[in-house]
Amino acid sequence: MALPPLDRHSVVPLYYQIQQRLLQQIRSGALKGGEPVPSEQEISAQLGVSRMTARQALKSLCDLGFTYSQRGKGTFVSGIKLEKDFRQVLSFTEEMKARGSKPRSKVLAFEVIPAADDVAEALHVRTQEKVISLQRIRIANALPMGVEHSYLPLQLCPGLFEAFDPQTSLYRALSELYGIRLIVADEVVEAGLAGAEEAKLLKVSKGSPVFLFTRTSYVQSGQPVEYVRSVYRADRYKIVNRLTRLHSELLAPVRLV
Amino acid sequence: MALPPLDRHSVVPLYYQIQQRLLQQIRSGALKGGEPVPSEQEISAQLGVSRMTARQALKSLCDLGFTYSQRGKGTFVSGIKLEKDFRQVLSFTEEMKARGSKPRSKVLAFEVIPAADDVAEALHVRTQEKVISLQRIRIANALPMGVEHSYLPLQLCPGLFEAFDPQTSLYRALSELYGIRLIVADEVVEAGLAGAEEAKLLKVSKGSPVFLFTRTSYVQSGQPVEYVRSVYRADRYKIVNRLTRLHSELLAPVRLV
DNA sequence: GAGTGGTCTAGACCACTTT
DNA sequence: AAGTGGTCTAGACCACTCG
Repeated sequence: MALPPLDRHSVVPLYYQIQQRLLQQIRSGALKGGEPVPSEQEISAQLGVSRMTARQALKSLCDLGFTYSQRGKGTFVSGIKLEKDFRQVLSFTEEMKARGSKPRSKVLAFEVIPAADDVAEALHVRTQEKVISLQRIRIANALPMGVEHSYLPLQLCPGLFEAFDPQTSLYRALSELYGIRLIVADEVVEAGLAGAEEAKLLKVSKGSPVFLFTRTSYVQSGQPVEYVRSVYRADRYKIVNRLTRLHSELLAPVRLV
Repeated sequence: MALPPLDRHSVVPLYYQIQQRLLQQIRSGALKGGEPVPSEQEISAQLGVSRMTARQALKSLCDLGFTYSQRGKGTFVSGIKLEKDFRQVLSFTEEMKARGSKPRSKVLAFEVIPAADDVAEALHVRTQEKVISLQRIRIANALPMGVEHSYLPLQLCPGLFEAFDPQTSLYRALSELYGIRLIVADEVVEAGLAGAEEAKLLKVSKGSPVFLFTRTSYVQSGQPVEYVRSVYRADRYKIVNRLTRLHSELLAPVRLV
């Protein structure tokens, strides 16, 4: 398992170069599920890095879920597929492109309004504080998928109301104009039946099954940036989740077993 | 921010002792969202550990989402709540207990059968290979919540059919009898309407909104262990998710910004 | 310039698994 | 006994932020 030499003058960290090489071998199928990846000692010796650096590369692969380690035995490629389209914190635009669909939006309303109680609570602002309100029909491949109603604190993105074209990706605008990157979101999903108004907008018959989403998205610091309530057609939209067992308390280094 | 001394003779790693102390301060509110946690140098000096050990403690807190680091500035407590009941890889029993409900099951069928095509594909076994089939009505606080149909490869848990009381927690049995720990699951969620048979079992009227789950659970190595199809009442069951932005490719050490 | 986190080294001892 | 990952040390240089 000879690895190509490292670029020691690159700004790219050594551990990251190593991680990428291993990742490529996993993705290409050269390393298959269940097979061992090179040990820390092997990497250290073959690439001429310290063992801690080799370890950091392997650790990062484990953290990403590509491999798993067993003390005394080695580090092995996980058989779990990772390149799938699980739901992440993605804008509708990103999500649809990832699924190979052509996203479009029809703007129903775009305005600055005072926050109602539920919006204020979700966004951690005072009631009546000004928020941007954006209602859009979400369309994929010319078919209506859902109706979204987003709220953002005006304070966090002053000028957005003037600068943003509501036909385009909100997430992109937040990133490019303000450096705001949403990295975590909490959502509640309910299943229900389309009401008269929703049915009309979504072009389904009243009483059709729909998903109801209530989502709040946060930046790294925990500051909420976007609160969204949406209704999606259940016949055109499925939820694909990857669930993990949380370490929570169990993050203790596992002795025994 | 004086920290109590470490137990250097404990089997518990130093970095973990440090992490737990900091975690306690975060949980207790002594360290609030946005506030800096002690720097690597401070921890190193005050507790008499090497900087790498202090760093490992802080890194683990970041990995768990309790803090975030900014180069040149420090490490700060994340304002994102973490103790919530997001969906994880949990058994119905665990999930309901976490929500404060009293779980119960009514077994509809428990048998060993040959795998149909979809089951075989999900569990990575050959078609017609023997699998354990378990159908249960899931009940919380004496109210029917959903109907589950689980399949497990008989090969992975020989004797389970004889040893397991299907009224109890399947996950607990897998863990205790075979050391099998499910740590990741992929699921597809759909929204639909209850059919005649489901309506009867769930005690709702036909056409009521329901969730349809299709889930496959895996152990660390990627070996699938359980394939479940289930129907849940949408009026009694909500989905609470935490979504994250996946590092995927972007796991590159962030320069610039 | 002082303080911070990010990377890296060259060792060390340990617990564990396998042969 | 040999090999593995897990922990730990005592340094080092760097890029970055802030006053």
